[in-house]
Amino acid sequence: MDELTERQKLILALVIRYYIEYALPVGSNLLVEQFGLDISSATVRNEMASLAETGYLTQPHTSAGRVPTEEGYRYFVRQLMVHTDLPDQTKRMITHQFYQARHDVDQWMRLAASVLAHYSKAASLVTAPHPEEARLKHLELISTREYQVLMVLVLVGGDVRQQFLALAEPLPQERLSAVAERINSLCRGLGVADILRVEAQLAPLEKDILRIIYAEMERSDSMLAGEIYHDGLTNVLAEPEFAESESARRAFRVLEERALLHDLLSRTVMTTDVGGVQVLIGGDDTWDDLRECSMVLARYGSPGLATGTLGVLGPIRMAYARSISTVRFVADLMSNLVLGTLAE
Amino acid sequence: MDELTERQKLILALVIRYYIEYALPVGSNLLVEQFGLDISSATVRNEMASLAETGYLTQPHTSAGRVPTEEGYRYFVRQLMVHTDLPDQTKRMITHQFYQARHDVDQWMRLAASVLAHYSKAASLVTAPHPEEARLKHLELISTREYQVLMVLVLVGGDVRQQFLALAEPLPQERLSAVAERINSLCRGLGVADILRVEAQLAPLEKDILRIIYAEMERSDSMLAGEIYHDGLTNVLAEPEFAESESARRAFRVLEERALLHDLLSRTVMTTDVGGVQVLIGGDDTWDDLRECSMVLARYGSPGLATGTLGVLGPIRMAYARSISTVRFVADLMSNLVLGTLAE
DNA sequence: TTTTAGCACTCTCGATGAGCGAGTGCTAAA
DNA sequence: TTTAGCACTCGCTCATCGAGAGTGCTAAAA
Repeated sequence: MDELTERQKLILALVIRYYIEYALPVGSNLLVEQFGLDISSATVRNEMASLAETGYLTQPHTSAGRVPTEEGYRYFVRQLMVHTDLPDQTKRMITHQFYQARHDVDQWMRLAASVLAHYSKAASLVTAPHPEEARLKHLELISTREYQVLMVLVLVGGDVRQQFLALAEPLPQERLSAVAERINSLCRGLGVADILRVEAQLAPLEKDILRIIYAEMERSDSMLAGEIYHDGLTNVLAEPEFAESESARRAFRVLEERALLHDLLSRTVMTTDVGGVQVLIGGDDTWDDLRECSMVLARYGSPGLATGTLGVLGPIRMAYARSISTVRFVADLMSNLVLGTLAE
Repeated sequence: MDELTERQKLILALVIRYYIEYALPVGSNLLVEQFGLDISSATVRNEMASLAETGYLTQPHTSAGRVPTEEGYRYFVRQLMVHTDLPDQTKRMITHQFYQARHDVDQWMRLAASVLAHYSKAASLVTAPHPEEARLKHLELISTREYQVLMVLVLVGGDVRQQFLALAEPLPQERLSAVAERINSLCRGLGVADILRVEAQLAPLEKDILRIIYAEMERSDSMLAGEIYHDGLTNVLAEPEFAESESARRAFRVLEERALLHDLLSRTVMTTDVGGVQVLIGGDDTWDDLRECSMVLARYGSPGLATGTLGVLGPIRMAYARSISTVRFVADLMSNLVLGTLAE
């Protein structure tokens, strides 16, 4: 598998480093001068030819420099990349911001999206933390109008779902509270698979409510999460590969197609452990819409309690080291937040 | 004010109609042939020269056709445009979709954004319905973990806010429920201005909670709304004026700058009656970031109960008639939904 | 007085082609 | 095995040029 010599690895790494920064094909002379190598450009040329043979480099046309292939990037990310970490100063700053927003889930999400976009200089996406299996924690029924009720469903893990119900006949708040209390006492902690078992013990009205709860929980279960927060779209537009709008459109379609995004986030990321960072380069032959993009994704949260997904999306020529360190740091931070043990 | 002859109005309208469709400067010959006018191109040229003098048309360069100026568009929208309406068939379809989503506010918003984007072929934005003054309807305190409580605040108008609270000492659910019940009975229906008056009657713990509620309500009051839903960004990228990413970036910056957007939506739209549609062309000299864009905005909802804002954003060369009819229709629909489901 | 035909003029756009230069692959020497 | 040298390739930039669309002006026609 690892048939590259040390020198080839060095050259591949330098080519990618340069290309990531400048988006220009890199030639042998340039490389030698730029990085002060003490081998000649002819040697570099030979090595490059060999790397091209292996499939890690390619040239846009005969007399241009070399450009990394997708395989080249994959090798780079797997083997060559220097794993950096955000500077402590930066970490402290981000942590502080999150600390100030610690009470409001909505604010976390927005902050996470903003931080990811800013430090990775790419587009970011974040889904709200979400229990893997919906389990009922608490039900509240609040009369709003004669024939209408606001149902607030609190799930284990902090997910809250609201819905308006229409009534066949007006019911007083006391009656509603009694119904809620009854369902609460019977169903607390039950998951979507078990909740219908208590149906037999309930009165007709209570049964109706239970069915609605069940439907809502199932919906909550089958979707990865509700809203997907994002930020930094303009970062992507700034990249030269998206200079003409057509390629930019293809990239953005991914972000607008909620279904696709959910599919993507669940399929890819659910296979990764919390804490691990997943890198998806050029769609990895599975996601056609992502052929011109790369993503760096991570799951955060606490398995069994609630997890979410966050990550960044940029061109294949993405600053992987920076993106990965940012994604990892923010994912860890969010995990701590979800656990409620955010340390200053 | 209205110093244009009928023929000039006709020509201006035709130029704009053609330009909106094809994004190409329109010349005198083209106009005569395209629309089968029974005047000669020379006459059209004279009229065009006159319209250029008045400031409604301009030419990109000496020997190109004419292009509408911002003033031209404004005149068109004010005086010339044929006010159309969506086809009944389309209306029924949209109404039906909303009807199916009638229970879930989150789904309305997404649907509204999607419908607006689809029919106006531009980018859309929608804010959630939001009461003008926050008033407490119901408070719920739910113990989630030993030292942590989920506070659910239901405001009049259907706004729901959640927040996690950290406790100094663990409290049982019964105790929390009692606190919530006490605050509910004292504060139900009170607005942000009055709610602190009951403070004297409360125990220390209850006072703390009340202060948090107050802060949350005030925050809710000062912001126009939380999340801004949007859709159809790729529609904007498809327009030729945004073919190079630089102008697209400028347009999208508006959508990413939440502060700017809130400012924009509140300042512009709050001056408009519910039911009225506001057209903002080229930033109207106030919004520099919008210089290359136009927006069609409307408020929806019921004043005094809850209102929100929705609209579309596109190039100045926007299909105003279609956008306006779509925005108006969706705004009306959403108003009915808010009234239907949220009225006291 | 208004409209129109005619015409010279202007200016963009697209195609063509030359020259430049960065970069390559190959060969032969170190 | 590495390197210097060299011929060659090919995209990029720039200038040129003709075509075509559109204009403004003038003078005749309505």
